[in-house]
Amino acid sequence: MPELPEVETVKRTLNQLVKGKVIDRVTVNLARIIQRPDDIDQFAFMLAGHRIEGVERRGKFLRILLDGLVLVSHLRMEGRYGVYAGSDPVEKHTHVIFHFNDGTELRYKDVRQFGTMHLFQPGEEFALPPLNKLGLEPLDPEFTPGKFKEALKGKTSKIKAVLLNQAYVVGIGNIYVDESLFRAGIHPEQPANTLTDKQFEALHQAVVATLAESVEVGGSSIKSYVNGQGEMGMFQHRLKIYGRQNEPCVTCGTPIEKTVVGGRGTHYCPVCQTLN
DNA sequence: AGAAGTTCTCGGGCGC
DNA sequence: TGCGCCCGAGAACTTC
Repeated sequence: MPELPEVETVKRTLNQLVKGKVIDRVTVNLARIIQRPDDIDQFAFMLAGHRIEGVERRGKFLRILLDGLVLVSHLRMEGRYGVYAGSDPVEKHTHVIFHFNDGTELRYKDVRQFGTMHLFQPGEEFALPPLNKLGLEPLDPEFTPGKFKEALKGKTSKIKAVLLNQAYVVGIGNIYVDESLFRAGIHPEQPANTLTDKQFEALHQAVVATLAESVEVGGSSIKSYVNGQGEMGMFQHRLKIYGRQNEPCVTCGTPIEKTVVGGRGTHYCPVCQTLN
């Protein structure tokens, strides 16, 4: 489900909804979600009594900052958070519940059960998995065309696979990689090390603009994504290539093709995006 | 039936 | 040979 714009939107809504709340206790209904510590009872014990001070984002990860703890959460394909009254019926696929001392609850739901949570002491999370090998933040002001090119230097893999690799640049997933490559006029299978300086600049611009525009409208809701308040994003209406196979390209009218690149469904215009 | 917005691991192959 | 890198396949799971 969520790529950078969706996770950023969840971060913003959670900051509105749960900042300042104090965790009374935690219920874990599905142990595999909790990756650290090993013991789910220990996980719940450690969180009890702690206050949420804010929520931040690193790539596609949320960092829920508490007094004396940091909870790192990844939504993977279909994870979602919501705030409920304690009396609200617990919906199917609710795997973790943070019960607050004001009677409300933050609930984590995840149909496919792929999401993860890791609990750390503040400061140690960046030196350990899963945050220790992440690449550049594309919406950071320091993300320049030069830094972008440097991060991808020498990569012989297909540009689509390289952009999806979170070790180089974070936050780009299957929707935004197809959108960015289309905007930049680059074929998804072009080897990264064959991009010209001009192409690097166009791709840098396309990545930044696509992600920023999506953040502005709350991300893309294709199937299941909603923010922390159950609201859908709007960027799905602005997608030019993702999910538009067989429709005419907005630029040249040629039918958009769908293939598989790097094991992922891939949409591109065979005329506007050429291999060089 | 096969694919879905993610990521990890595995085994095989290549080049230096 | 050994190492690093790359690739594809398969895995995790449920839903439509």
